Amino acid sequence: MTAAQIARDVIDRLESGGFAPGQRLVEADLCLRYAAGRQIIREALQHLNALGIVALEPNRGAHVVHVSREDAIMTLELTELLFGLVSRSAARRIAAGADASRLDAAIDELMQSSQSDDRALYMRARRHLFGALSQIAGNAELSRIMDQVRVHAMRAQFGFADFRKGHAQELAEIGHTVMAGDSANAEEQARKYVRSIREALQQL
Amino acid sequence: MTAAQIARDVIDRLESGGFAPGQRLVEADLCLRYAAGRQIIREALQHLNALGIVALEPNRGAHVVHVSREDAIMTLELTELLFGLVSRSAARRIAAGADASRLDAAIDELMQSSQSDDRALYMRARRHLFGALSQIAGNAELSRIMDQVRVHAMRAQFGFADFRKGHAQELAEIGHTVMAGDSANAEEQARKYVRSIREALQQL
DNA sequence: AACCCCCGGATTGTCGACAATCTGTTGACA
DNA sequence: TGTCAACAGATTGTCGACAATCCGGGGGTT
Repeated sequence: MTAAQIARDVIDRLESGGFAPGQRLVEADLCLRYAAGRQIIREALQHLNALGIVALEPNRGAHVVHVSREDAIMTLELTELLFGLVSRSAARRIAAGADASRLDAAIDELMQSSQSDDRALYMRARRHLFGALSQIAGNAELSRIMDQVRVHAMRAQFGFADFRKGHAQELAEIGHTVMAGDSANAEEQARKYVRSIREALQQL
Repeated sequence: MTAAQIARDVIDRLESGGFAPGQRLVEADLCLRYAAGRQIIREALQHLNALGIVALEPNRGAHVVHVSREDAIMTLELTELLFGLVSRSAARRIAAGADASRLDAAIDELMQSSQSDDRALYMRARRHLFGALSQIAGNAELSRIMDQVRVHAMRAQFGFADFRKGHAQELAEIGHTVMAGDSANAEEQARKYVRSIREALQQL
């Protein structure tokens, strides 16, 4: 197993509650769990540290960082901006003739997975949708940032009740607006989508 | 020397032209340059990879990624949004009573260093100013993202003629608006500042 | 000359061992 | 009983060595 795969798995476990905030991540334990050498584990931990998911104190080891509600709200504020920008850029690109097939496929995948009970499947479909949007938007830097922020946004939402069916529908609609090349509406819909999540979180 | 310090130094060299885009970064060479073990060097390279500054191909080593003009322009688009958000948030926080002393000090440092001929000094002062703004804005996630994007924004501007004196003045004014707690104007000034750089770049 | 196989040098990837550091506990002492 | 220092166990940090992989060149064949 490579360091990137391990980091990915840790993130998945965070999103599904397998690792708790504040939990210590001891290298030796992870070595056993993933049957990997310490080198690989350290690499993965440093990657997670760069993503801001894990804190790495010298000689003290790694632990999952805690996300306060204020953090969550501000992360969603940031997500609103970025998701809006990505959607607008992608729509503009498509209007200019960019290939939309990957986005189309991602929308299908999302709608199908939202019917299933497999949460991991849905999460992956979601990732693919955002990935397709980022890719179409055509800026590597923006994609990179979006990837990072999305993980934090997922953590910010963690614990919410079932946000699946309705949100899948809403996301699909955003995808369709992007495919239609309507950049202004795509941005507004994307921002509204994130905003509604943030406001729900604020009223808790 | 720690991995973080080495990564910092590599970034500085990029900003001052010491490392060229596309240049290979061979571990053994860096070991000699920084008198460090390979472990440390690899750590630094992975950190730079996470920042999107160097590409890391398996078994092929690391090289400095190339920044196309389109990339630079879209990075500055992103920077405009983020710098605006940071400035607005910081101003709001200060209006609500947050401590502004660090920002005040950073503005002084910037103005002083802009008189000097030491480019590295000016760059550090700039970093401190943005750091102070991020810190006052009060969201760790946003700070993290800003740190990353700022490095890319610097690279995007690289090669520009002397952008120091006028820009230092403009940055200081933004800082003062933030300290006055005027969030709307702070955001607009910050965005305008980045926008003017982007537009100058577009007309090349 | 064009093509392909194979090899040597250079470089990266991984492992095991040891040193450095931290944490909690024990026991002496006021 | 409360405090402090030393110790033991656990954990992280670093080094050196070796294995795996890639790249360019040499020689043979068609």
